[in-house]
Amino acid sequence: MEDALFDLDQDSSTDFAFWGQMDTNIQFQAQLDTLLFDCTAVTGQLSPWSSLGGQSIFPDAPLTFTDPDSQSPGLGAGAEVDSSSSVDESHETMSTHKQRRFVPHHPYKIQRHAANIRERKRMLSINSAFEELRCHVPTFPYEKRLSKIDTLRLAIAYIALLREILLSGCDPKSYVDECMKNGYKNQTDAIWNTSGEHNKLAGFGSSSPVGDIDSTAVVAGPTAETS
DNA sequence: TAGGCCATCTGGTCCT
DNA sequence: AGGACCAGATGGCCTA
Repeated sequence: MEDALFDLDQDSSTDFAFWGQMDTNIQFQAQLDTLLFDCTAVTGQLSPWSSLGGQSIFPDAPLTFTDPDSQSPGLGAGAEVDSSSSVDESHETMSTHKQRRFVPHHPYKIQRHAANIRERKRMLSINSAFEELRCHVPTFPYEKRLSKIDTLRLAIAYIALLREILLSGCDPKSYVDECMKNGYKNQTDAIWNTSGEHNKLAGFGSSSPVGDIDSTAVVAGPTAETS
């Protein structure tokens, strides 16, 4: 499934300047997705990572297994019990700082650990979807990576804009030019700026943002605030 | 240093 | 019963 999502990414043949610069994490995530899938295929494995034969595919990430009963007190306060339950987390994120450990011995912990893996996998697929959405949402090249919330808001605003352009029946470029002259105000009261200060530059304030729909440009770094 | 963002864990609920 | 989904809690990283 994730593979399908990534395939779609490659299909995006838009002229906009989207957040196309998939950071290096994307490749990593793709790898991780694959890994998680592989792990799922290994039925009966309590720990998917164990199928790696204890060898981390990430050389810099030490794979540590610890007896749950002998956790060091400093480990993952938040996840209490399960600082033990997680697989070597350097597999999951770039955060090398998080060192959680895995070795579920009790049936409950085994189940819990399996659920954790499923949850992680689910979140990965959600993140993949967010990544794909980022690629379809126009931003300025200099804009930093959109956060999840900004991605959603911008998508909402962008869809609203496209819808209005369609309904107007006008040429997109003229429509946007008109908007720029008279000020853009869509029906949904979407506000075109992101939460970040840097994004205030974005939007209809600059030269011909959406106007370049057919050429190159970037639309904005919007935020659809419906409040 | 505070705040934003994010990943992960966890327990509860709903669904198949 | 097991899995999916969800929201709260927690802690790390990054930036202003």
